[in-house]
Amino acid sequence: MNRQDANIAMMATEVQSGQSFQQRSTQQDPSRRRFTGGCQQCRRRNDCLPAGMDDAGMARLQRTAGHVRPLVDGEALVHQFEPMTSIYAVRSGCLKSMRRFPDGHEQVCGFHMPGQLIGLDALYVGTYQCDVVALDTATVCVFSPQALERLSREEPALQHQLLRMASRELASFQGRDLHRPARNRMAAFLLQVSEHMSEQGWSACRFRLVMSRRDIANYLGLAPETVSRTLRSMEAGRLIRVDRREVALLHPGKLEALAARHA
Amino acid sequence: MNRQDANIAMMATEVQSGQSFQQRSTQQDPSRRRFTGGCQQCRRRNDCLPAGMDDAGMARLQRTAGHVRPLVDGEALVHQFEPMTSIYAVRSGCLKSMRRFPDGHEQVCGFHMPGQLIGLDALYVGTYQCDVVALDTATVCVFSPQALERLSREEPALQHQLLRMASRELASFQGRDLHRPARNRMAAFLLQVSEHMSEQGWSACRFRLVMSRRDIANYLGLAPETVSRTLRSMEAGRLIRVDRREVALLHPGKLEALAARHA
DNA sequence: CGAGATGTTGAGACATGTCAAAGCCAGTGG
DNA sequence: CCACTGGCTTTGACATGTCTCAACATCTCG
Repeated sequence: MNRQDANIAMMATEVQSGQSFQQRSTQQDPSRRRFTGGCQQCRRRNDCLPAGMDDAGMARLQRTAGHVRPLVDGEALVHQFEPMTSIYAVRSGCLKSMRRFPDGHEQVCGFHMPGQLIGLDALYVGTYQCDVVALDTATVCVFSPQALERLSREEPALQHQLLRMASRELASFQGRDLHRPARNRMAAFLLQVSEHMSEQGWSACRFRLVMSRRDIANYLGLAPETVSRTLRSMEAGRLIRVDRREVALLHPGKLEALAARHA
Repeated sequence: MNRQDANIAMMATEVQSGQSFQQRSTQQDPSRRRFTGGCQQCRRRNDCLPAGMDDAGMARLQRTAGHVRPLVDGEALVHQFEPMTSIYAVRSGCLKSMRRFPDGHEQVCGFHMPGQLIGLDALYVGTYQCDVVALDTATVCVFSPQALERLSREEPALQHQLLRMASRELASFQGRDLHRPARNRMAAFLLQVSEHMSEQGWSACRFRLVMSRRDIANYLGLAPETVSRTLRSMEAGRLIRVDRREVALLHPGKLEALAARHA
């Protein structure tokens, strides 16, 4: 359902901008173009970089620093260890970031939903810390970190918002409680997704997971089999309904209790 | 050893500032005073807020935004849920931050060493997300977030450094690999502490843990007993030597292999 | 010296990981 | 249109790392 919506929204963007498909799939030469709708047309403008800025400021933000890049399912946005050149804001779709370790093991460190920044973690070291790949068709806004810093000297709202967004991400990392049983982590995860869905104006109780069980498991520090079993057990307990990747939260209250409580 | 050093340093600060002990223990009326040594005398000036600023800028940072607050062992710096009024930089000593959950359970989310900021995570929501408590005698520099933002509009270096420090913290959160066996987490933790020690000019291979086993366990998502056993087992394997809270890393290389590798 | 916190050690229980097999769906090519 | 392939998901049986509980040791501080 949501997937379809996303596709439709995507197509609309395509048409508006006259962006051709083959151009979109050009991996190493990201299509450089101005904003199509602009921040003012973006659903997430109040939580993303332009938050708190007036129209002139927003226009300036777009003009000086930003353009849009579309991604197809599975396409990589940035690669771990490569020098950081851009900071991205998710505009539509969903991406995952993951670290590769020397022994080949991979760790999913996060899923990025519209209104979130990608690449803040790379600012300090100067190289990207994760691979970031699109989980479905997605669009991101591309910003030059230098231009952002320059602009935020003149636009206090932008400076403020940059820090706020970093802060939000920090807080969400902190909130992840280790040593909690699988059921609780799963509940917390579902609610997290649910929240993002409703923030985007979609149903908070019926949605489609864009990420595979394997990704979810890896993200939560569990085995895929455990995720599967946990979901089934929640379904048996009438907490949720699951069909493939479609999920319905039947009892959000109970889920929240699970997510908050520690046993 | 380190503990004693810290105490000595502390006493020196005391004398310099003429700060009395009873004033120090006044919890709700934090001692407000100017910097004693100033950023230029601070060991961490190159990794902390003043990084990249010239003398004039540093002086300005201190004058407009900062003063020092000493803490005794166990003293609380900030409380979860209370409105955010300040951002702190650790100058000496070590603090832990922890979240309390509705059911009474506590989660240690981090240890703060000199040169790190405290309170960035609170910027977004506006209330502190954690209790922060000193683990030994410590001093922190107190900054007003508004003053910081104002000043960083005129001092690009400060603006840059604020973001860099947030970025560093983000990256370190991301680096924490869930679902790794206890031995590996423990190795990673010891190396993390070791690194902080050497950054402060102390030995990277012999140090005293300021935090209790319980705190370590909680931080790593393990039971205290598991931490105890893991340390003993590492000692048996000639990787480290442990006596109470004194730790010696006998084979840092092998520890790093443990921390990096996934099995 | 005694009391309370902190750390250690052992035995048993349990949740989760591992391994293996089978089901299901989507895309491909005949 | 159908069989085939390959990835993802589910399910079961079993192994095991970690937790829990309880007892004891040790240190700290009054």
